[in-house]
Amino acid sequence: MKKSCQHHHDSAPQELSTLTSRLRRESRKITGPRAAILEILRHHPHPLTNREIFDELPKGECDLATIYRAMQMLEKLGMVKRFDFGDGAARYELMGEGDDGHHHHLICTRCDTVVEIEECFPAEIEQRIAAKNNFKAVTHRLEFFGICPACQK
Amino acid sequence: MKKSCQHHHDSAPQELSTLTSRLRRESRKITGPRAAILEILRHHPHPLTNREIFDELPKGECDLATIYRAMQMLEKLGMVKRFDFGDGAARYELMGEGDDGHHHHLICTRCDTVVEIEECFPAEIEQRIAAKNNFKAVTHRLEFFGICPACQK
DNA sequence: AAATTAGTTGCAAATGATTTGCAATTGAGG
DNA sequence: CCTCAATTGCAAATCATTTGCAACTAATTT
Ligand SMILES: [Mn+2]
Ligand SMILES: [Mn+2]
Ligand SMILES: [Zn+2]
Ligand SMILES: [Zn+2]
Repeated sequence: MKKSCQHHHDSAPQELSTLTSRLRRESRKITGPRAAILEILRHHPHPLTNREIFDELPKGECDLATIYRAMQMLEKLGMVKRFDFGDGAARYELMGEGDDGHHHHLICTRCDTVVEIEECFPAEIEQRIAAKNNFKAVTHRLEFFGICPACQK
Repeated sequence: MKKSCQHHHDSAPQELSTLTSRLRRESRKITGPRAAILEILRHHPHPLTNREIFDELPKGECDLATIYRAMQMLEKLGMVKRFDFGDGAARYELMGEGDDGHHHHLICTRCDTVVEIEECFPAEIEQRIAAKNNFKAVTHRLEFFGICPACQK
């Protein structure tokens, strides 16, 4: 049987020590900027752009380029998941160790409110699509858009 | 009963005259660049980036900025649908008159081959997501990624 | 057919996100 | 405390996309 989805946002944030030890394990240094970035990610339940992370940081704490490099590295190590909401900016969300981070969002097109979504595209249909076209290792990128309760008034 | 999906790629391309009359109807001029762009779109079954359109055009036929402006206009008029494959570039596909153009793609992550997909995210699940979160006018953006037959070898 | 004019275009410069070169700095093991 | 590979800040480079503007032209009006 398949283990049910375990999205990080359902549980308490990972310890910072858990994250840093993962970095050390990969012979990455624990630097001020990195610790600060991880702290911000730890406390945010939704994907953040590099600029949003930058703006959360005390000014002068870290260069924007450093954030870009850090997020690239964290993504490569599988510690963050990259999302794309269709505006020009990449967004990142921390993901748990075993978790592959695959999940989706519901975004308000008026105010940009983000809701984490449990549902996923049905695996049977995806398998049918893969088989029909002889594709292997098929996955998907999926986000929902609509008007949130507050913006309906 | 619901009318089955009628994606333009299932049928013959629209006549150029159909497209130009639509432009005229909206008091837009039929210019050389626009006719050339529409011709290219008409003959391509998959979404194209502005640069791809530009490269298809005989050199000097039209400025890249003109293509950007044309695609923006065509999107506003509902004549093309914009897609996002997650790389930094917008892609456009011609859509039929009544059609809202909503559909999805399966993209090879090795060679960028694109397959048009008939399947869509199940409406019942989407409605449940909308209701659960009190969102209105919920829609989605969905693309599949995998390894195409040719790239599996 | 010439005049009129709103809509278009090319070109260059501006934006915005992201990347990169490089010299100076520093974390972590020994 | 030493050593050195990893990291950082800063500035410049890339890339996609947008925009200001003066010159141009399709389509409508004389
Ligand atoms: Mn999320
Ligand atoms: Mn398509
Ligand atoms: Zn999914
Ligand atoms: Zn769909």
